[in-house]
Amino acid sequence: MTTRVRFAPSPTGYLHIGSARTALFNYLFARHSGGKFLLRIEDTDLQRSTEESTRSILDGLKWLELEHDENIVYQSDNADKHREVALKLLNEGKAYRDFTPKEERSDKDVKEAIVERAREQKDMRDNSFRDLSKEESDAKADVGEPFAIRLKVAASGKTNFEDAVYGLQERDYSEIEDLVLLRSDSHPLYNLAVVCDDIEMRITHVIRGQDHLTNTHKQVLIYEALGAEKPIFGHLPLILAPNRGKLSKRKHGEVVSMTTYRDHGFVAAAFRNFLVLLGWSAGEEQEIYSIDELIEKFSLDHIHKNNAVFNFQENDPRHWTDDKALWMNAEYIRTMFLEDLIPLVKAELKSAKLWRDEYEDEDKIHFEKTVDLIRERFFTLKDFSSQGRAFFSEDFDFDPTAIAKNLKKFPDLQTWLPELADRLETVEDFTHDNLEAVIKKFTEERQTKFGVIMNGARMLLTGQAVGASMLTVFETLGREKSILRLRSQIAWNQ
RNA sequence: GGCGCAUUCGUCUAGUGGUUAGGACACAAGGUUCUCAACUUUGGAACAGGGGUUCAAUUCCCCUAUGCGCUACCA
Repeated sequence: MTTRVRFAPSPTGYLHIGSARTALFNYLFARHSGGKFLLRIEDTDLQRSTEESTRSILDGLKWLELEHDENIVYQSDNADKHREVALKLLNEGKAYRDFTPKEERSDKDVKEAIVERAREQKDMRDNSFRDLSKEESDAKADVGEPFAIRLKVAASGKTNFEDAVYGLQERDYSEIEDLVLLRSDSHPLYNLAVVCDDIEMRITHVIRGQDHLTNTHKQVLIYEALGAEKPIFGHLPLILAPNRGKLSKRKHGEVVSMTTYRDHGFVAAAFRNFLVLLGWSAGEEQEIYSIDELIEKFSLDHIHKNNAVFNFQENDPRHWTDDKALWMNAEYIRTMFLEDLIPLVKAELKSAKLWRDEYEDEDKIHFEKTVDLIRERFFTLKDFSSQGRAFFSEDFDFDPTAIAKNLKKFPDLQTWLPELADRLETVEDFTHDNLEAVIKKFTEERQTKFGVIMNGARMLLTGQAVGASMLTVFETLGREKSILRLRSQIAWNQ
């Protein structure tokens, strides 16, 4: 039997970092075992589900390159089938009509009600409609009395299942109430819908967040009532905020959204690599993995039981997201195959309106050389259009503090640098080694330090205090631009 | 409240009945350098606490603490 797994987000927001990891683990598991990775949108909560959210989730998955197999299943499309199943269980006597009037409660009240009711320690089977005869029940229904359908959970015994991560799980029936399958407005509820869809989709392994671990018992009960074979469950530890609390949009903002990383210049492969290490490890010291390696090495038995903290500091721009994610991204940018990086840089330059078609035509070699030079110290793809702007445009800014430190602190540079430009005009081969000799000689003549000249030049050529080796920058920018910029007075006038 | 799950450096983690408890990120110091990165060297930094079992426990068991999850006619 081929492995079939699914990622089943509910479209009530963007793709959350924890969901993204769940999707990734499902994807890796499917690919590892040569199975199918399916996608199901659980849009049965009408109030909260939005199309925009679905789109955003799909975008996130696409960005992470977690391509799903087969058609997307929208859970709401299956509502009729879910209702049929509930009715079937009712007919078989495995479920019953509950005519208790529905209580309207706000979200906040619900939480309180749960605690309150729990305190009462009431008998889970204490429902007067549970043992109503079929005739009485039918009669009430025929008159049009509204009812919910509840599963009839046995009074004694226990459910159990072997979780692929957490091991044997057992739960006493007495702790599980007769769960509602169908609301009184005939809307199927989550536990029923999930089980029906998983059966219909022939899901073999349910890999999902640990927040579903205890509810799994309810689902097991449904599988049993239906006489269906249950899948293998594997629950994943949660990803927590730095205070070990829940990581949420409301409290933590965009740092938990997948689109944020895409929009901040993350390389999808790098973020994926970071994500896979949250809750899983191959049991070795390697940490950088290609997607093929991940597919090969991934397995459920190296998943942790302990929750992981997504470590970031809200008010510190330097650590706005997890340091390791930032490091991983930089690592990818400077070490990935240049041919893989180029399209990403192209997209970034395009969105910054810095892209020129020559870059993949007559200027291709030069462009690639430039990217290869500046990627060395970049952290995100955004850096190519910000810090790296001077390499792609004449319209770039000068860092004011760097002007003071590297330029105006040495007033002589205002004459020296244009003089250097004159000198560079005469260099035969505009290459690193030649330039070095010429500039060293120039430095000696002016009785100044090499660094003073170079950092002054760095200001005029790149607008920045930091960057690649200046000799290489000269060579990369070329004679024409170098000379032009050395003579420019723009920075001096600021 | 009940039930469940978990607990190794600040964070992600490796690991074993006997280890100097390993790595990565972050941090600090030195080297390198035209700057900044990268690179490199070094450093600080952890087995939640208490009981058992055992010749020996971070590793197995129990208790406590702490954290998290679930406990809805939400998903």
